[in-house]
Amino acid sequence: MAITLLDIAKQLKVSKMTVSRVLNNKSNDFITDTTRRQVLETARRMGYTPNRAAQTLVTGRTGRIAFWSPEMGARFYQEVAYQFHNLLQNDKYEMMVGEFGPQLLDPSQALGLTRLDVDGVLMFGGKLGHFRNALEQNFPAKAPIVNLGALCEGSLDYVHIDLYPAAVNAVRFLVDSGCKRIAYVYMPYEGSEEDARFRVYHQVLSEAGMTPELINVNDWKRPAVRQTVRDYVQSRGCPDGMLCANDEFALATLRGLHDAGKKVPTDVRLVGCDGIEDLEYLDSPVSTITQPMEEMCRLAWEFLKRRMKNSDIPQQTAELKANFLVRQ
Amino acid sequence: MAITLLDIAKQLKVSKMTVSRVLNNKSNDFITDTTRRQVLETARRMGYTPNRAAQTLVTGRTGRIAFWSPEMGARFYQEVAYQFHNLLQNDKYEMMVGEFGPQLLDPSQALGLTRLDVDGVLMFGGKLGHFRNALEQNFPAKAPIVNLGALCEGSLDYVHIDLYPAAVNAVRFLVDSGCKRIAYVYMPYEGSEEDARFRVYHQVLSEAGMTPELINVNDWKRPAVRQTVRDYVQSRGCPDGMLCANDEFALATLRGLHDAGKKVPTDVRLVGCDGIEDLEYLDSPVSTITQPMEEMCRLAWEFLKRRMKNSDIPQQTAELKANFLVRQ
DNA sequence: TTGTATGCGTTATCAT
DNA sequence: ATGATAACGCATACAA
Repeated sequence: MAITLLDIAKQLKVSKMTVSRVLNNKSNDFITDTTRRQVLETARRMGYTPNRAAQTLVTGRTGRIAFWSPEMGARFYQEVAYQFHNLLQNDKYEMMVGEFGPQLLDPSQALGLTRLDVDGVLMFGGKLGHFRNALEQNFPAKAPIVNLGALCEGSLDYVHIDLYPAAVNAVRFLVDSGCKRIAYVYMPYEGSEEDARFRVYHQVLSEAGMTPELINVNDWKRPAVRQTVRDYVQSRGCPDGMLCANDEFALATLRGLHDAGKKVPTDVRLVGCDGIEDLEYLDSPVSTITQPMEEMCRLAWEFLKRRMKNSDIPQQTAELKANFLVRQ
Repeated sequence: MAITLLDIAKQLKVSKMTVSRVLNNKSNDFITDTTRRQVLETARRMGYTPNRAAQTLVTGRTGRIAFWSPEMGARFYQEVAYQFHNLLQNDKYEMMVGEFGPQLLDPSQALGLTRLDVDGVLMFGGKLGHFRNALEQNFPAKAPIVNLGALCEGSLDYVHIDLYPAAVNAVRFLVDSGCKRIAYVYMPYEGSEEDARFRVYHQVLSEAGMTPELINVNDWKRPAVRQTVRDYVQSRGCPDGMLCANDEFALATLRGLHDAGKKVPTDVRLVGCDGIEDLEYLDSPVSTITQPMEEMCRLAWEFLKRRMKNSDIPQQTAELKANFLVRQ
């Protein structure tokens, strides 16, 4: 078994409290220099490490933060996770990653699911309303949640990304470029008609007197999206402008178009959303709506730390604007 | 405070053991159907979720697995993490992610670091020797480790990827394509001269009577690598063949070459290593050494599960071969 | 079929 | 400056 405080205490013929005090190094505790040195030395020699579960049980804190997103396979979420990973590491927190998928929302599992053991939750990209029940069942009552991304709303702390003006610029860009058939590639979800991209797409097309053309994908995975786009183009002809709900879809769409013998940007103008690094590493220029990821993450983590320190403060919110980035 | 077993027990005027038994649903426990229903109903109504720390303290199990890699910002490690995420989720484990960087290896921090609280460790891409001490200080003594990737060795369970034959094919491919200046883009690390890629590169070049040309990068980040390559090409002229230690570098190298006005594959033939998805989504064909990622992860997880179940079984090892994939 | 007692390893509280 | 004791919430072992 692992070494405990008591093992060290016995070895030194002191009480385990003395050992605990030395190791925790609280400012109000007075300890002789010699005992301190002895304890430290013995702890190191015996290879002591604290039992985190026991600490958690008594302090109520875990030192862990959960990052949850809808789809950990998508590059954008991975980039966000990486941002948080670095922020958390600096503050000596550990990160758990997870997805909120169907398994979380399945009510038959709710009681079987054991509660996640974290001090706080960074929740990306989910409309909180849909997940509130699931969250309440899966996190300790006291663990605060900060929501972030383009779909935030509600009474909890959040960092919201406003896609609206950037999306207007994006669709207008396609219209102004002379595109006659502008399609929207997206994955429908509950409430997706209220999504800024979806609404702006319809609105701007309507203003321009054009007919919307929706390409539905039902899977985040690139091969699936690629094939959907290829099939679509082959069966219905090729749009000359395409807005994609995210950069993951944009990358896959690019290949689907390529498969169908279409070139970007000569045959089709392509616009994505998110601003993932991979889009910068292409030969075909793909414009995109970039999200201020670093600031979003930084703010969300600040909010969460503040909330964990004091649950009584008023709701913290921030509103950041996305930006339409033209690549020619 | 959160609801505990005792709260439910009081409510129902039974002992908390009865409640515990119902909720744990052990096969050997006999409970009246009515009490079972009452407990379940009350637990749900009161919103009970078990306290994981308390469970861990008494059972010794956390339900968490750590995945550690050298660089969570690199796409390949993220893809591996995602594989494990899915595997673990299927088995109801949670995943913690981390990097083994300098902060872990700093001995002055060793005692200050609290031990990670996991049932097992999936360790990717590290030569275990360099990290053994750090690992012993950071994981519970009993938490088994499975090492995986191209650098495994030692007495612990591992899934090793043999890059050797594929690397030979890769460098020969460059030679046979008529390249006269073949460079190797890599990041030096302790022991990197023993790396299969490094050795094969030198060996095949030597057989072909060519002079090695090393391009050192000291940062995983794409912008840094991109600039290193651009500067190199501009100051020393352009190689006509390039082997990159990984696909992350290959992508960045592609842009660096592009910045310097060079085209792939007409001016330079480029070969990467790992097989990340992003390389498939380029217009310039970049050949690469692909690693059997899915099987590697599947095996590693099998090994770890078996080891967690029984620590006495003999060392488990597997050897998988990488494959050189030509893209024209 | 249900209840009681004990202990997991730590920190908090109160004593000395 | 140090020690004794209780408590955190749960599961295990044993009783009834």
